[in-house]
Amino acid sequence: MRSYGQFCALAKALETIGDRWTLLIVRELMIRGACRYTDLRTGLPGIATNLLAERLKEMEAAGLVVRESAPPPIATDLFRLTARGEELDPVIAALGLWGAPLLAKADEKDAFRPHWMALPVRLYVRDKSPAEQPVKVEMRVGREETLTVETVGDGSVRARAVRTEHPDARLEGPPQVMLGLMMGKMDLAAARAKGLKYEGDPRVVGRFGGK
Amino acid sequence: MRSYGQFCALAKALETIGDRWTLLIVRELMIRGACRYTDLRTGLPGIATNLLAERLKEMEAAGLVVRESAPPPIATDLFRLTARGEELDPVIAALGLWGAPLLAKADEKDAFRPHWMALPVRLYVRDKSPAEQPVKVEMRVGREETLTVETVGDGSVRARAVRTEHPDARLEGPPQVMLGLMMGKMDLAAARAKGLKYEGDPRVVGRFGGK
DNA sequence: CGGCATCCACAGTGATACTG
DNA sequence: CAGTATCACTGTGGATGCCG
Repeated sequence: MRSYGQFCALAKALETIGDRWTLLIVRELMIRGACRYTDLRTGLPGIATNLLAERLKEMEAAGLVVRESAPPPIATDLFRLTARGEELDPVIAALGLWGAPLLAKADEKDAFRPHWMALPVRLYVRDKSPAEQPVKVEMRVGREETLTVETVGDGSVRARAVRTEHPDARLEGPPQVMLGLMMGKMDLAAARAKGLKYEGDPRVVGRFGGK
Repeated sequence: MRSYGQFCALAKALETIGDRWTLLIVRELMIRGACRYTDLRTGLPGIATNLLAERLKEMEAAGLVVRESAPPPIATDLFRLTARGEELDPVIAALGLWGAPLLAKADEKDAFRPHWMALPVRLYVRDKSPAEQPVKVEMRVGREETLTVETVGDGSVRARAVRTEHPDARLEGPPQVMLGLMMGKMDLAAARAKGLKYEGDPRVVGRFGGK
């Protein structure tokens, strides 16, 4: 983007990540980890393909993203955030918190991708017993996508759109119900009444709560 | 700005504040408080006047800014952040922290306004004795502009481009020297050697330190 | 199919001029 | 002082084409 020509950290940051779509691409890479071009496209409904290609080049030049050839089984390149790109996490968090109230007026026709739930999970769900053994919960949303929520040890949680080998619990159901359960706004019985399927020790989900 | 059409808090936030110049206008209003149109223009070198007018209307419509007729002595309208606008503070802070390293590669010709120093002061300066009586320090930068730094009581500080009646100390000198002194990277003698003028009890500035 | 490049219509931006 | 008007220019989104 065109420079603001100002000696100001905020202005410099905006020159780097203020372009349309750029932070949403960062969101995708944070939630999904290394991604193929096509994965990014499906996670970013509405983006024009030429713009995605252009942004990825700009972000690579800015040191936010690296492009790497994937290991043998995969025939294509992957895009991944650099450490500098990962450092945008607090920016995304602050914007997500500020933007949450705006969802109330969202358009009916807005697109939704289940893995986007990773954002509210990280922002609003807390691990109430960080000292205990770490646990992993698999949330199944839609038919294919799974979200793995894991305790980190400092009371916060990490949510990513990946599969897990042996989760300590498995949830399936409407996104709002799963989020309500994890935030402790709903107990297991209430969640089941609203369509939740639960596998695993009930105490696992009881470990989580709202912030 | 055109909608992303995504049911995602981050996308909604970016639709509201992602436009070029918008967050820089918020920066100005945070640092300077209520502003006249012309004050905004001088604080935003490079902005086209039609864009400033357009952004202010959009921001008013979005509930970030209110326009109010000023009290008697002033003949013109003032623009001020709403509570919702003030809530962007963590967003600005996160972006400022992330963008700080980019200043190293700044262009020689970049514009600078002394009051922009309020951002690094708030991000990097800490009050080491929050339990004691609050203090106010006036920093004089350039010939006209003054920055008032005050302790808030929770260990953080507040910096605004306003004058104070009876500051507990008064600094004047090159911005980097004043910042270095406040962050404790430099003692008073060293700062004086680099062009700092200091009035007031030396213990006042000793109360501050880096984060 | 994945990963773009090209083309076009249009919306956003910036410099300047002008006005109450 | 506080904008509005104009106009050239640039960025964006949609469609489509190309190539391994």
